[in-house]
Parts: sequence; C-alpha cells; structure tokens
Amino acid sequence: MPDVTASTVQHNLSQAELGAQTRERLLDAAERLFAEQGFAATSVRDITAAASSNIAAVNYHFGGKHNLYNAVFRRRMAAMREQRIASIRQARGESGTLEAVLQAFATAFLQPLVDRGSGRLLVELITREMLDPQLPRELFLAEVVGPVNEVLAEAIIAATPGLPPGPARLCVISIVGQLLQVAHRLRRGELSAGWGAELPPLPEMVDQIVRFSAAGVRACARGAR
Amino acid sequence: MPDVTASTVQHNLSQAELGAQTRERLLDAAERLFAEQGFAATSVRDITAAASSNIAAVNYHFGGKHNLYNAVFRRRMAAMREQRIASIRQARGESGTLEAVLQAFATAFLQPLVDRGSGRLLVELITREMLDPQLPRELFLAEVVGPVNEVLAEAIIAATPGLPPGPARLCVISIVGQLLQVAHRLRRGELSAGWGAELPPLPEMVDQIVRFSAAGVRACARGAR
DNA sequence: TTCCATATCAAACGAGCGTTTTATACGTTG
DNA sequence: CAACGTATAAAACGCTCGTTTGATATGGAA
Repeated sequence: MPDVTASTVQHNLSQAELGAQTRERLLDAAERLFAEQGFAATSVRDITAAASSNIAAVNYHFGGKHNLYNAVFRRRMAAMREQRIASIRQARGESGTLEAVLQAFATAFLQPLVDRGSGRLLVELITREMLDPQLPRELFLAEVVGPVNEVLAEAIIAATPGLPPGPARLCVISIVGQLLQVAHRLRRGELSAGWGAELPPLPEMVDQIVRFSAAGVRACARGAR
Repeated sequence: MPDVTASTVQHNLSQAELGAQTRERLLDAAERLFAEQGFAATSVRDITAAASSNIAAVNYHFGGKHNLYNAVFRRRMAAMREQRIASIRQARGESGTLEAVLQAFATAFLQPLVDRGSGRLLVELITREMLDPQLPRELFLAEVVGPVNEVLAEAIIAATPGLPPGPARLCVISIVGQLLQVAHRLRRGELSAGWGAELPPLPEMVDQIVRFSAAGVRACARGAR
C-alpha cells in the first residue's frame, strides 16, 4: 500500500470531491480503529493520523468524534441487517428445518469474525457496541438487532411446531447470548476457553451451538404446551 | 448515614488503624464506582471524593489506580468462587439431576444482580471484567472463572450419562454465554429485550435457561455418542 | 524530650483528550 | 478579474486524567 496522502492525490478534482474523499478516508480509518480498540480508547488524533488528514477534519466534516462514530455505523448498518436477514430467510426457504435456520444464523454471525477482511471489522464493531453501547440506544437496536432478532424468531417459530412467540423470543436471547460469548472469545484471540480447554475450529463450534440450541428450542416448545 | 469523614472519627486510634480504615473506605468506594461505571469511566478523584479522603491516598495506599482495581478484586474473589462452587456442589449432592445443577448455577449467577445489596456490586464487577478485562488475564480466570467452570462441567458430566468432557466444556460456554447475556440486559436496567419484548421476572428467566440448556446438554451427549 | 515512621493534605505537574480558532490555498461563481 | 465558499493546516484552548511533590500533623520508640 503506497500510503497516499491527501497532498499527493490527483489535483484535477473539485473541492467537493476532495472533501468527500477525505470524509471516506476518515470513515475507513475510524471504522478500523473503533473496531480494533473501542470508542473510548481511540482518539481523534489516532483517526486523523491514520486517515492522513488534519486533526480538525473530524470536527469539520462530522461535527465531533461521537458523530463520526454514528456515521461509521450508519454507513454499514443497512447492509449488515440485510445480509443477516437474507441468510436466515434463505435457510428458512430452502430446507426450513430448525437446524438449518440456526446453522445459517450462527454461521452468518461468526464467520466474518474468523475471516480476514472488512467483514471482520464490522462484527467487531457490533459486538463492542452490544457490550458497551455508545450509540443512541434506539439506533442500533432499532436498525439491526431488533429486525434481525424478529426475523430469527419468526423462522424459529415456523420451524418448531407448538412454540409460542414469547418463549421463542427468549430462545433468541439464549442463542444470541451463546454466539456473543463465542464471538467475544474469538475476538479476544484467546483460543483457550479461559480454563484450560481450547476452542475447537469454527464449524465444530457452530455445530455445537446448533445442536445445543435446537434441543433447547424444542424443549421450550414442549414446556410451553 | 451520617457521612463520617476521616477527620470526625474517633481520635484514639493508632496511625496504623487509621490507615487501614482509609484503605477500606477506598476499597469500598472503588468497588461501588467501578461496578457502577466501569474502570475507565471512574476517576481517582471520584473514588477519593466518595471515600472522603485525599486524591493522593490512592497512590499512597495502593500505588496507583490499577493496583487499587486489583485489590478490589482480590478482596472478594475467594468468597465469590467458593459461594458459586458451593451452590453447584449442594445441588449436585442433593438431587443431582441436570436441571437441579443448572438451576442452582443460574440462580447463583443471576440472583445477586436482582437483589439489592453488596452482592450486586460484585456481580456487576465480574460481568464488566469478563466483557472488558482490565485485570491481568490469568488472575480472574485462574481464581474464579476457571475453577467454577470446572466444577460446573464436572457436575454436568455426573448428571448426564454419556457426555464426554470436551462437549461438556463447550456446553458450559453455551450456558455461561446465556447467563452473561441475560445479566448484561438486567444490568443495563433494560427490562425491554431491546426489540419490543420485555424480559420476564427472574425465576421464569432461570426456568427458561434451565429448560433450554438441559435439553441442549442432553442433545450434546446424544450427538457425541 | 527528641526522633522517626506514618498518614494526610493542598497544590501542581505533565500528558492526553476533544474541540476551537485563525489563517491560508484554491476551485467555483458572479 | 474579483468575491465567495469550501477544504486544509498549525496552533492553541480548556479540561480531565493519573501521578508526584513537599509540607504538615501525629502517635509510638529511643
């Protein structure tokens, strides 16, 4: 990567285009740093240095560090939500079994964490935001968590005869809790489970959660009858 | 509460006794504030103000903010671990069913969060530490998480014929993940589950997790055979 | 009593933070 | 061309942070 700074890029751009370019560099740098270190631990100086722009650029273009954080999320939230919902819906449409739905969701949830690439940053941002919220509470919940959980709950209900909506939503909490816990351990880079044992590779991890959760969901359906 | 400051307490104490008293006030104040706001968001000035002592007291008595945090944990970790282990062992000894073990652990895990009192602070500290570790990694894991998880895994194995140790430990991760997720939502004071639904009262929450997890554990035992 | 270790205190230090100011360069527009 | 608005730049502002300093009081030991 040639480390192109703002002063070395092509000079035949309009000012507006240059501004937009700076804005994107700031968003990219902020996304990476917020994901890697969290909101509080990332300074505006870190971001502007990584984006090869001036310290004042964050306040000029976004009106403050917090607004920049919001903008980082706003840029990705829609795609994030749609990708997760699509993967649930696809599994529901194809075979429609409970296991297939759970497997699709768990994989969509955890896979980007293991892959290298930009998807990983996104998931790290999400898990950080869920564990230590910085956004206006309603924003992330309403835009991503709520809709995705709702679609997952519907898919689980459809795949599980006799499961009422209430218990289904509690099951979703149980499932998301497991996934966040695993995601958290993966994110911390500790393949050790923290007490001697090691975390197995992802597919086995997903299988474990699918088996565990499918049985849990069905037990809730029986219990609620 | 009469808001007793250091200068108003009895003057017939030795200097060493006065120092120990200050140290305890600092530990109490730090425990409360760290639990309520987290490590980074709590300043030394907050703590010393709450403890009615001087700013320099933290560095004088503990050698820094971080060492104070460690001391807060060190004071409680042993009791914490023993209480959880005892509650698992008791359930294992009494009826010994999988459901009883899970119920005992889930209750021991979540009950202090709902209760008023000092136990609540402790659990808040733990969950914060698990989600965003500030301690030397090995300390908390080795002192609390590891032993408790190990005892829980053993109890689950004993209650579940045919469950090998490996899957049992993964089940423990699944169970702890669910509990942390619920604890996190309880801690944030959001009775709303974040997407419309509300969290039911604790006993039903525990029942849900017990039913869900017992079925999950048994499914793992069948799957591993 | 004299000395010393301990504990407390107000004050300040130095660093980092998010943000603001002021000035400059430059494409766009009248 | 001249005037304007936009983008960037360096510097500084005001604040909070964890920590350190140096002075002061005080109970116990020589």
